[in-house]
Amino acid sequence: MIKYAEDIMRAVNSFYTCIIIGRCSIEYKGRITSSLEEGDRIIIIKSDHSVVVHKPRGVMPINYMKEKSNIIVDYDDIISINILSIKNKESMSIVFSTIKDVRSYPMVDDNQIQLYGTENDMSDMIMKNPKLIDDDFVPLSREEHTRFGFIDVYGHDSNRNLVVVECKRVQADYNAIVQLKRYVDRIMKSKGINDYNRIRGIIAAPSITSRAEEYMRPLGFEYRKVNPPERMVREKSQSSLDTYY
Amino acid sequence: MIKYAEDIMRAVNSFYTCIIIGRCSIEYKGRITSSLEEGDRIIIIKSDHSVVVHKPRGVMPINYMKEKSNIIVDYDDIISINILSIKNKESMSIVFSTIKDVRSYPMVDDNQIQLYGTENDMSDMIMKNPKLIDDDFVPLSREEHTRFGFIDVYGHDSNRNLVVVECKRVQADYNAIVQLKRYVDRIMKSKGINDYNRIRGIIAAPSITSRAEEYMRPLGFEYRKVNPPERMVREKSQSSLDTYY
DNA sequence: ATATAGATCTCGTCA
DNA sequence: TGACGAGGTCTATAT
Repeated sequence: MIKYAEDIMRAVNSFYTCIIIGRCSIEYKGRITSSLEEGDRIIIIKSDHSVVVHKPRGVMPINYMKEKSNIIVDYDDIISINILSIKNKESMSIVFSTIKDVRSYPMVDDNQIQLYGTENDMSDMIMKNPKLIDDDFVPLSREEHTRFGFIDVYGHDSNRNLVVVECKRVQADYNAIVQLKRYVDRIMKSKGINDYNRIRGIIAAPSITSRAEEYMRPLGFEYRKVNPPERMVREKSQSSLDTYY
Repeated sequence: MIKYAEDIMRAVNSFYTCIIIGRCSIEYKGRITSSLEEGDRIIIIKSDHSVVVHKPRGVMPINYMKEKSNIIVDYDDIISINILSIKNKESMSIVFSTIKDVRSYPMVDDNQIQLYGTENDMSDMIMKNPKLIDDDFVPLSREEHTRFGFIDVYGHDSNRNLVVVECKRVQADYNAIVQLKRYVDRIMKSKGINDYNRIRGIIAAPSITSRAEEYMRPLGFEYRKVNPPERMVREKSQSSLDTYY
């Protein structure tokens, strides 16, 4: 057992990524208090000194501590790992009844994930193909360029009405309409417009919940069925510096 | 290399939890398209046939497939793992340039995590100690009991004003006020009240953003500084059936 | 199945 | 650093 404790400490001190398989119980105290009684778990101590605990089922970690944690391995009869983060005011304690395996590896991963089909890509698509909204829709700017905040696409129609488009890559729900209304209100205030007829709110999404539809209608907003783009049409700029700690 | 492929297949077929350390690139296609160029990664194939990919940094999986996926291991010169989920209409492909290690273990974990300090626990605390809101606050019901929806705590004061309390266990932001306003509006409509003075909206949270505060004030809502409870004061009912697949 | 809202949300971004 | 919004969000719960 002491051999395992030494292996873990050595890996942590060398900024290797360390994988521990064993039977353990886990206590966490921070933004919340959590308690996890004994079971077989996989613990990963990463090179950035974050710690991840997986149960044998389910996709997401059951416990974790964020990067730059303070990791201390204690051993008497039993091995325990005590993790502390002053910054986040949180701590986690892993107490092992059995350790089946400890493995450590130097790991280098310089590449970041590339996503396509995000909300961002959806507004790009609408900018390039405004007919997806309306035949006479003229987009003027995208999110980062407006003075009004995080509006996805912003433009006008042939009647000189301002048009605000909010994109959702999944079904638009009540909150999506709330968000659209906030942007419309913000622009009205900013432009000194009091007339809801001078400004149109449009929600673009593959589908919309019934309650969102009900909420939308009396506000005069419109829904356009738009699916997020599926194919990679551009190369995103890449490269990063995700070398190890 | 073929030995590794066989090890993985055997683990998958036996519903063992399998851990693969290696250099790989990953493509995902489903609700979105993602591409992750070559790097050192940890892949966990769990006993429920979910698949988790970790980079050497960061707490959350960078790629994953949910439980009950179809897992196929291919090998010629190189090893690749192809994962398919018909139900979720998604697939993931992991192509290895190098495999450093393959380990598999039977794992049993019957215990579920116990949490304390959630938003739910916070409203419990307020129900039991209504002075946290006001000296004259009389709570009547909690969330699941109201006809008005997901209102955290609902009651009245000594002037017979209705009081709606929305709890946030972290800093209350703009959306928290929007949410509170929705509930207040819903109750006003339901009760046929048109007078904002007959109904009070209170946001209980450890802190509040400046923008939320600004939005709140003209609506007449009030903020109470309340921290989520820290100590475990009750035993939650436990036990589950988290044995392996 | 659908909708709603919490989460130790995490993560990125921008002021 | 704080605030804000997206997320392959995931997860639990109520209808």
